[in-house]
Amino acid sequence: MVTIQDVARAAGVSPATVSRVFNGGNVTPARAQSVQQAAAALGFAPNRLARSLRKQRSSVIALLIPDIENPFFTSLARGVEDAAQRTSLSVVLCNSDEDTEKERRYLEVALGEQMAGVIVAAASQDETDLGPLIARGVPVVAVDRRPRDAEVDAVRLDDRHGGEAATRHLLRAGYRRIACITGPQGASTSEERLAGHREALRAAGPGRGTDDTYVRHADFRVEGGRAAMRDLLSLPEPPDAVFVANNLMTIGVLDALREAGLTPPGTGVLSFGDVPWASLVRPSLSAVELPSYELGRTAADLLLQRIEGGAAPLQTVVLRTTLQVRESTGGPAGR
Amino acid sequence: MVTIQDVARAAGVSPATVSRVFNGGNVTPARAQSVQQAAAALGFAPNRLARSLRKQRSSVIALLIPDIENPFFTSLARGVEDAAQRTSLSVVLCNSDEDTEKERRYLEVALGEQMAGVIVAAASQDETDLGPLIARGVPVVAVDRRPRDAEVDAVRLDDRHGGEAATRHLLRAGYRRIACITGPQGASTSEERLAGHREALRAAGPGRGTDDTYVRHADFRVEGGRAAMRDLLSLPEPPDAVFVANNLMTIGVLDALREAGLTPPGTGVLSFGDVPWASLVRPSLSAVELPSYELGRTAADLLLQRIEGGAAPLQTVVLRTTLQVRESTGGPAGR
DNA sequence: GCAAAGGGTGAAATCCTTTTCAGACGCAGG
DNA sequence: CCTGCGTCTGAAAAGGATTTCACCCTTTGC
Repeated sequence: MVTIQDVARAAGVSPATVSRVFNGGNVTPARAQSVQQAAAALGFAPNRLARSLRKQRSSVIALLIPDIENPFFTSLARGVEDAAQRTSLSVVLCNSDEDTEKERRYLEVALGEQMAGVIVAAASQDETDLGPLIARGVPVVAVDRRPRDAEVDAVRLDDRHGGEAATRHLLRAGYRRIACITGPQGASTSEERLAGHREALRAAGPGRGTDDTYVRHADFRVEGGRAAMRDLLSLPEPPDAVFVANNLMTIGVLDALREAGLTPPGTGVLSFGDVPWASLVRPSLSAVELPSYELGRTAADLLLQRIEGGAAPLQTVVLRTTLQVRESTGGPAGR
Repeated sequence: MVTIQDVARAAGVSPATVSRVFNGGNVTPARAQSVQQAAAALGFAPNRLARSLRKQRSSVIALLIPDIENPFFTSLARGVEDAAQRTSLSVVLCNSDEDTEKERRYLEVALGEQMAGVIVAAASQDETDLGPLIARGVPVVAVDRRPRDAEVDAVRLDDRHGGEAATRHLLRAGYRRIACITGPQGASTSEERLAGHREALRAAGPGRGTDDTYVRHADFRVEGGRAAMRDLLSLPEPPDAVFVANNLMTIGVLDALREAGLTPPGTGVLSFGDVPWASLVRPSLSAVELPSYELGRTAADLLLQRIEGGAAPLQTVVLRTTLQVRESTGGPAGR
C-alpha cells in the first residue's frame, strides 16, 4: 500500500506537506505540483481509516431505513443522496428490515465507524436507542418515524392530517362503513394516521370513530395488508371502504378484494402513499401523496447543517401531504 | 470517548488484555470477567476505525448497485444481506444511479475504507475500474453485469438464453413483427438479451433477426421504455409484439400501449424480469423470471468464501432464468 | 534599519486498537 | 533439581493519516 510517507519521500518533502497539499494548507505552488505528480505516479489514495481516526470523524453518513423493498423509502434515499452529492460526504444505506436487532447492529457500526451523521427511519418507537450516538455528539436526524423521547431533529409527514383527509374523502364520497388498516402498534406513523382516521369519523357523527370493529393493525407489508383485508371481508357486515395506512399494504388489499370479486370504487380504497407504479392500476386510485423524495432531501439538508456545526435549537419539520383525487367514478356502487 | 485504555485502567489490567478479552485470546476467567464488567460499566464500544486500521481490513462489505429504485436490485440486496447476516460482516449499500462518476467515488471509498470485500453490479462495462481494488487484493464479485476484462468472480443470469426463450415464446404465440427494447449499449446484460432475441428470430427463418428496424436501446428505466415504445408505435408498420429487456422499461411500455389504445395480448409484451407488484397487472403478463434474491445470496456466499481466504481459481456462476407463462389468452388479436 | 507579522516547512505527537515480543509463572518429564 | 513447554501478561511497536509546535525566512510597517 502506498502511503503518504512514500509520496513524501518521492517528492522530497515531509508527510506534513503532502497532507497540506491534499487538504488545502499553505504550500508553495512548485512544491505542491511535485507532490501532485509524485502522488499520481505512485497511485496514492489516502487511507480514509487513518484520516478518520485522526480527525475523529469519517466522511460517511448512514441512512437507516426499515424496508428497502418499499419504493417510499428508496425514493427517500434518492433525496438523501442527491443532497449529499453536493458535499464531499458519501451516503451508505442500511436496511434494518423492521428488525430492531439488525437496526441496533447498524447503529453500533455507525457509532464505531465514527460516521459524520445518521439519518434514521426508526424500526421501533421504543426500542430504537439513539442515546449512544447523541451522547457522543453525532448529529442524528429522525425521518418519517420519530423515536420516542429522543432529542433529535426530525422531518416527518403530517400523518394525522393526511389520515383525516383520506377518511373525510371517503365519507364525502358516500361510504358508510369505513375501515382502517394501519401499521404496527408502536410506530408513530401508524398511530397518527389512525388518529386522523378516527377524527374524521368522529366529526362525521356522534358515536362514530370510537370502536375498533373496523380497525386492523398490520405490518406495513403486502402480506399484512392482504391478511387484514381478508379478515375485514369476513365480518358479518364487511366495510364498504378502507383507508390503508401505507402503499404496500394497499397492494395486498387490492389483491384481497380481487379475490373476493370486489373492485374499487364499489369498495372504496384510499391509500396513504401512492401505490408503486400506480399507472398500472385500473381504475386508478385516489391516494394521499407523500413527498418522499423531499423528505429525504430535507433530512439530509438538516443533517449537513448540523455537521457543519450549526448549533441551532432542535427542529421538527413537518411536510405536507396532499390528497390526490383520481377516481373516474367516485362513490360506492348503487349510488 | 471511552477507550480500551479506560477499560484497562478500570479493570486493573493492560490494554492488551482487554483486547484479548474481546477478541478471544487467552485470559484467565477471573480477569476476563472483571474486564467485561468494567467495559459494561463504562459503556465501552470499540473504535472500529482504529481496529480496522490496525488489522488492515474493516468488517464491512460494500454492495454497489446501479438503481436502487429497481425492485430487482433491492431484492438482490436482500439476498446479499441475508447471507452476510450469518457472519460478523455488515453490508452497506451504495447506489450508483447508473452514473459512472458516482460509482467511481464509491469504489474509491470502498478502497480507502479498506472494506473487506465488494459486490458490484457495474454501471458500465468499460468505465467501471475495479483495477485498484483487485491490485490491493480486495475480494470483488461482479453480479448481474460483468465489467469487461476484469479478473473477478462473477454471478450472473443466462441472459442470452432468457432472451431467446422470450422471443421464441412470442413467435410460437403467432406474433410476426417482434420488436426488442433493450438496455444501454455497453451493458453486458443489454447485449446478451438482445443477442438471444436475434438468435430466436434467426432460427425462425432465413433473413430474420438481421436488421434493426425493430430494435431500440433505452436506459433500463420507465421513461426510456415508454419513449422507445412510442417510437416503435410510430413506425409505418408497427411491431405486433415486443420483448422488453427489463422490468421497469416494461412498465413504460405498457403505459405507452395504453396511450395508443392497445393492450396485451393484442400486442404481445414479454418482460425480462417480473413487472413489480405484478399481481396488479391485468391481464397478467408472461415474463422471464429472474432469481434476483439468489443472485445476491450466491454473490455474497462467493465473496465471503474469498474473504475467508479461499484461493480457489476464479469462478463464474450462471443462474438459470425461467419463462413463466401467464397469459390467459395467448396470441395476437384476430387469431 | 528594526520589529512585528505571517507564510512555509518538518519533527513529533496524536488518534485507538491489535499484535509482537519477551518475560514470568506453573507444571510435567527426565 | 533442572529443563522445557505452554499459558498468561504487559510494554511497546505498528498501522497511516492530521495537526501542533517551533523554527526559519520574507515581507510589511514605521
